[in-house]
This record gives sequence, structure tokens and C-alpha cells, in this order.
Amino acid sequence: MKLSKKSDYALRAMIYLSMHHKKGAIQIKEISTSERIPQKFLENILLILRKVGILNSKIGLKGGYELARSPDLITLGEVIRALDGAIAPVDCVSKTSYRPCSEEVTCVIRGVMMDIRNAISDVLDRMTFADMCSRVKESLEKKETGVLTYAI
Amino acid sequence: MKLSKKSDYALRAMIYLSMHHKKGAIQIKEISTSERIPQKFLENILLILRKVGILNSKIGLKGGYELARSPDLITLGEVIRALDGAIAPVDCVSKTSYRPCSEEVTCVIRGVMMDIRNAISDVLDRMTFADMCSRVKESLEKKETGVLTYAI
DNA sequence: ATGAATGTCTATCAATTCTATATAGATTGT
DNA sequence: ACAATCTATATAGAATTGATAGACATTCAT
Repeated sequence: MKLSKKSDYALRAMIYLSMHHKKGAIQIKEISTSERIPQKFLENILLILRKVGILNSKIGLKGGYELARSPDLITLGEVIRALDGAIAPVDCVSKTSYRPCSEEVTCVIRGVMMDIRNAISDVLDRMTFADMCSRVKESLEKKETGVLTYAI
Repeated sequence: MKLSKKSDYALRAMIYLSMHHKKGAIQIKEISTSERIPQKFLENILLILRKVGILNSKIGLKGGYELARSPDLITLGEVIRALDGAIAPVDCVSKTSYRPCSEEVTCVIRGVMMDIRNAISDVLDRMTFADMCSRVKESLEKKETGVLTYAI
């Protein structure tokens, strides 16, 4: 039931970009340094997020990435699905990657897995990066530590 | 966020054993045939469930496996943890495999992951194999199909 | 124009995990 | 004795994961 490193990094990068929304293109190097993410790995991740329409990019000198939409219109679920695929524990209860299993009609495990899928979706598909930004700010107010990464 | 084949097979075998509770030792071969699980693979799985105290075994001719406790005292969560490890998406929110991460105090992703862990736990740690048996029986009443496997 | 800085794309690699099988051994009932 | 059964550990192949490499295309400042 693990969250992949890819999604972990993606969430952190997305929070970073959300915190710097409307400030122009942010370069991969800046994100990779601030959040301590291997740069080459991050390149692949941001490329995926761009291809699914979550990020926009600008090539060339002074290029970089920025959110394609306002942070309140992007959910954690959307990002995790882009990188890890379905959030459902089994495909026969997935909305985005549904595949029937052989014994679907009588399968009693399916019901439980559906409950889990829905529970995870309730969290991830409701939580936006605007919410995450609010939490970062709260966290910063409480603790006056200078450094903050959005690490897990 | 996938459920492993190991846990999938384990759940099915456990439901089978729960449906045959108090009927003496059940042999691996019977379970593996009925539930269409590779026998050698199932052997390893049942061995693990025995080592954590969920199953009892009897060696030798007429040997086999049976539940170590009543089905209403064994949860799906316990079985899945035995095979897949923690149900939490990241270790820093796991109760059974907790490991701190570097930025725990200020980490904003952690809160979300904690919500997911709790949501999954709410389902898996409440649901017992007695509940699963009830569902199997309901399912059988509704549909008079002869065959029933507890597949996903 | 030129060149340095940046994103794009594809390939590749090493390590790990997952799924499954193999083999040798111990125990039991008849 | 012996066949059936569980025990224990090792191993193999495939898939996945995490990360890196390198050639290429585009842009901006000068």
C-alpha cells in the first residue's frame, strides 16, 4: 500500500510550485535543490505532470514550470494517479483503471476493496494544493524554523 | 497502492478456512484447488500466517491447517499486515512499522497520509472473517450459482 | 548570429520486490 | 515401512522502482 518515491517527489514539487504560483516559471534546478530531489529524476516527473495537463512549461533560457491551473483546482489524487496509476487496491474496484475480475458477481473481497478505494478517494480527491498551501502557512506560523521542505 | 497477490491469496484462503471452521484440519491442496491458487505459493503464505499465530497446523498424514482463533477474532488487517507489511502509505504514519522522516514536524504531506492510513485501518481492522463469511452466505442466497471462489 | 541555459525525449541501468517454483527434510497415521 | 503432509530455505525469472545518461530543441541576452 506504499506511496512511490515518484509520487512523493511529485507532491513536494507541486506544493513548491503552488507556494510560488503566479510568480512566473520556476526552474527544475530550484525545485530539486530546495526539496532535495534528484534533478534528473524530477525532470521525468515534471514531464509527466506536464503531459497530463497539470503543469505548463517554458523551454529555453529563463524557462521553467508553472501550474497550468489554480492550486484549488488541482487535487492530490490527480497527481498521484498521473504517476502511480489507480489509487484502488485492486483494478476491479478502480474508476480510472477498471478491469473486471473472473468472479466479480460473487466476490466478497471486492466489497471491502471498494470501501477502501472510496475512503482513499475521499481524502485524495478532495484535498487540493491550495489546502496544502494553507497547511504550510499554518505550520510556518507555529514554528519559526527557517527551513521548510514538504517532505514526507 | 496495490494489494499484493500474496495478500489476495491469503484473504481467499482465510475465507475458505473460516467457512470450514471447526471441521478439522484442511489440507493445502484442497484450498489451492478450490481457490485456484498455486500450491507451492500457498504453502509459503500459510506458513507465514501460522508463524504470526493466525493459523494452527498439523504435520503428517491427515495433517492440514485450521484457524487458531474464532473467525470473529481475526481481521483482514491482521492478515494483510502479516504478508504485505504496514498498511500505511508511508512509514512515518504507520503504527506497526513507524519510522520518523527527516522533516516530520513541519511536513504537511504527513497529515494527509495519516488520514489515509486511518481510513484504510477503519475498514481493514474492523472487518473480521466472520463478517466475510456472512457476506459469502448472503451472496450465495441471492445467486444460486454453484461455484463460488473468494477471488478478487 | 552566437552561446549558454533550459526543457524534451528516449534509452538504459542497478537494485529491489513480486510471483512462483524447487528441493530436501521432518512428522504423522495407517 | 511408507505415503501424505507440513517445514524450511533457496533460487529463478519477471516486473517494478529509483535513478542516471546523453543527444536534441528552444529560448534569451548579448
